[in-house]
Amino acid sequence: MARKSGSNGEKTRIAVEDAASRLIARHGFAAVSMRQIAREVGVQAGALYLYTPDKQSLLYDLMRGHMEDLLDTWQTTAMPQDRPALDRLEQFTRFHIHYHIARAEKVFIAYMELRNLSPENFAEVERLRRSYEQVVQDILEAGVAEGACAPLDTRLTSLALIAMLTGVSTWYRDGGRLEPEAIADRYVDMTLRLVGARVAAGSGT
Amino acid sequence: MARKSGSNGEKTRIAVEDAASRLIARHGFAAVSMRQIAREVGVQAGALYLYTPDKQSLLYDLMRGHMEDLLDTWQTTAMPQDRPALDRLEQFTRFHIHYHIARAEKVFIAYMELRNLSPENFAEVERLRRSYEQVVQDILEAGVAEGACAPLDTRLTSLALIAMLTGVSTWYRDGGRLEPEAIADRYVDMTLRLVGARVAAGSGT
DNA sequence: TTGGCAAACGAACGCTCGTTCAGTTAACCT
DNA sequence: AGGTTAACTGAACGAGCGTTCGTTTGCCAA
Repeated sequence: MARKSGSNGEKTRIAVEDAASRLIARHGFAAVSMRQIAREVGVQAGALYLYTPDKQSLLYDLMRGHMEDLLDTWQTTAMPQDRPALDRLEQFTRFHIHYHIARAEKVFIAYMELRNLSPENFAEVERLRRSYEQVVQDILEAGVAEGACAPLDTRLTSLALIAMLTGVSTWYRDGGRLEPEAIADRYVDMTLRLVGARVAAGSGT
Repeated sequence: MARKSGSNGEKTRIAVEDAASRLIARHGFAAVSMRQIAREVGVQAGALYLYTPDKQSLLYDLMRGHMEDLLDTWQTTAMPQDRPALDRLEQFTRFHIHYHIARAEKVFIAYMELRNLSPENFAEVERLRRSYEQVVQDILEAGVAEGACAPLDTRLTSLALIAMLTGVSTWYRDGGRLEPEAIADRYVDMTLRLVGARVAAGSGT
């Protein structure tokens, strides 16, 4: 056997990315072998090298792709910057929660596997991560300037906020107690309170 | 060479634990080999098996030890349960931040390496983790009952709170912009606002 | 001074790892 | 129909893996 019947490069490329994503999310990058990924795709290990120059690039492409997706999606979704900061913050919160629930695997990898990137690759992913953090910080600075929220250490608060929101990906499971929409509602309440916004909300137990 | 001059079992045991902790925190459990750990200790790989039955146990002992330490330290520190919930919450926040700053390595491992535990070992560590989460949930339930904070989804809020607080271990570095005490102050403010406590605080930029 | 034990060596075991490559087959193009 | 290329195999490479074990050395008690 050599080439498979009905084989198609693009299909395999996607299958490789999916398998890698799934396995790395489950077991961790270092614990997953190229042979495991190949088996999941239904192919020999050597064939993977038609789609990636090496294992490291597989991880890097996954993480960079995720971060770029995240930033792009936000930038085409976000309301104009002249809108009230608290509205923007609420929109960001809903966006972040929904995005992180929908792509839990990639998000998980992006947070767990930074250590396994080569220094150059780490630098680039880190750059993207910082610009995502900057999105939140900008909103918070606007909020403080408007007097819509408490006087904040905007850098620290943005980090705390993102950590809080991203935490959802560590415990969310499909079919759990709460639907994504209900989860987002509760996180919006917490977010607005966290930044000291005047709001009468509260989703009881 | 065989036995080293001045060698002592207890010293080596601690050196092994330290080296493992440092290397695993930096590179991840699966990416660290027994030979690397041995080199760091200044010993041959085989000698490690005088101190651990296998690599998996090395990780498990590290994580279980950390979680037990964390729970024990809290339980001997915590104020009585009949004190006001918001006071208890503030104390918990300060405790958590300081503990996580002081033992960043172990904390990091405890969050990152759950996947690399065998199923039985995972179950035990998970049990300890849940009982730590329960500490927060109990405080929040008391707070709601007292009317000291907003009506909360106490389970979700406790998870969000812990995620927010634990996030400090991903960015804190010695000699950074803020001293641990200042960081704790700011997290206390955020925590109290997050749960909807009536408080006039706010540490500005 | 010698026997026994604790601590560590160093070589080896069988595997698996990431990666390469010559060969083979299916699909596509003319 | 025939030639080219894209897709993949299967075997091999050297290196490193976790772990075991017989041996060696330092230390202490008798």
